[in-house]
Amino acid sequence: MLSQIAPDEDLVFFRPHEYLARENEPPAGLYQMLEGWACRYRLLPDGRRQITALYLPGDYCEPQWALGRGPTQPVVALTNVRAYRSACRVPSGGSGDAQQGFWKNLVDGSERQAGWLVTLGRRSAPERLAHLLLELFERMRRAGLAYGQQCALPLTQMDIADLTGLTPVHVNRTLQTMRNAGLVELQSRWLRIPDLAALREAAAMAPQDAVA
Amino acid sequence: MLSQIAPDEDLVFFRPHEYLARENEPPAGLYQMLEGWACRYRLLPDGRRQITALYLPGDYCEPQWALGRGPTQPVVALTNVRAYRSACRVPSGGSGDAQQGFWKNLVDGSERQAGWLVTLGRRSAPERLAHLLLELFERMRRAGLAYGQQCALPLTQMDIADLTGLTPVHVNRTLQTMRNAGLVELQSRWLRIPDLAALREAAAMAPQDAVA
DNA sequence: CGAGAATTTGAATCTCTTCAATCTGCGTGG
DNA sequence: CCACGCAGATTGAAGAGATTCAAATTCTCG
Repeated sequence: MLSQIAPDEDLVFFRPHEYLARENEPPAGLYQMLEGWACRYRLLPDGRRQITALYLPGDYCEPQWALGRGPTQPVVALTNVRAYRSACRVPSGGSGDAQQGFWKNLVDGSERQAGWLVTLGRRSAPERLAHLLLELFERMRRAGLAYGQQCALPLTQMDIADLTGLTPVHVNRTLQTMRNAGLVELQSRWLRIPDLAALREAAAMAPQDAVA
Repeated sequence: MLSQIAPDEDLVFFRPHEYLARENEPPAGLYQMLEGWACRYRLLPDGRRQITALYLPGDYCEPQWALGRGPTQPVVALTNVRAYRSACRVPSGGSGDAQQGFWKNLVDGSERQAGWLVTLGRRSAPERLAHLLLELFERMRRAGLAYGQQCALPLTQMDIADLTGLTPVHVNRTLQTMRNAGLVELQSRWLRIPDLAALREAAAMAPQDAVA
């Protein structure tokens, strides 16, 4: 039997519901998402779930693991995921681009999280959904995965509920209202935003809100 | 007239409502809070406010400014504040303790923020208040500013509302219920927690929830 | 085609908000 | 020393937004 040496970096795959990391276990590595979506979440004792981060293609998962602490919340794949795994430390050497991207990703994540505090604390259900869809579209666009005003959106309404702090039922009803108002088209994992400006208006964006 | 050279580091003071930093302006420096409380917040177009971070004695404000980007949300003093100002870069040299503390502070802030997403997204009003008070007590305790089960808590009910995503009126009523249940004593800027375990129970803590 | 997952619908209920008024503590000036 | 003013805290009543529970419908995929 050949003894395996775990390589310092490689390509890895996950299926939906597979864990990229579990809480309080040392992560297998730092992942850079190449394809697919994943999320980090926390469960309350009675089963309520809140998703606290979403990982889209291009994102690092999780930069802060490189800063000396392991995951405190589980990370699970939402779709099929293809990722590039590297050792759990700040990227060094190279052109410096990797390093740059690493820090940028870290700070971006923190800013995005701060933006979510505003959404969860102060926005109504329609505003939350508008804001979420805008953020996802913008992130997909930056990743080069948007086509015109459309992009993939492989979340169930239950996932959306756990992101926005609402119930699945209320997400469903609110989405219908927004559809009827012509604000969004969302069906079979595909999002189309007919009028960006209108949706931004509906999201109660602060002027300084960069969306993502 | 003597031309002044801004020193690389010094001691600074702020009065309540004074800004430590404004959005999109380069920060005057990196602050280490020595005394008093400050907060970061965002305003929605119609005036709704959400506080997104609280700075207590010992905290860095804001580590990520050293990572190359300025503040995207204003930071304002809630009380009289005494702080140590240093240049906006990652602490270098020295014993390495400063550096260690810097990274720890950065990661702590991010984890705490993730914890708040859960609170704002999934906890009820009493749970939010219980969780907030526990976090504040614990942070004050670690800063050496708790006395037995008590500590200072210089927030108005309106501040608490903007932290927890509730209305001041509802904060008031919920706090009364909790007082009557013997869960907390909170008056004239002073907090006492008669029974830590009971309050933790009321906060719907996840087992892995470190509180702060 | 069948089965499980995801979405949709309805009705009742509850939590939290809104608006308005009152009360309290406290520093200031007369 | 007390009246005034103001911010913060408290109370009440009515209403809106979101949840809950249960059932029905539609989708997706093997």
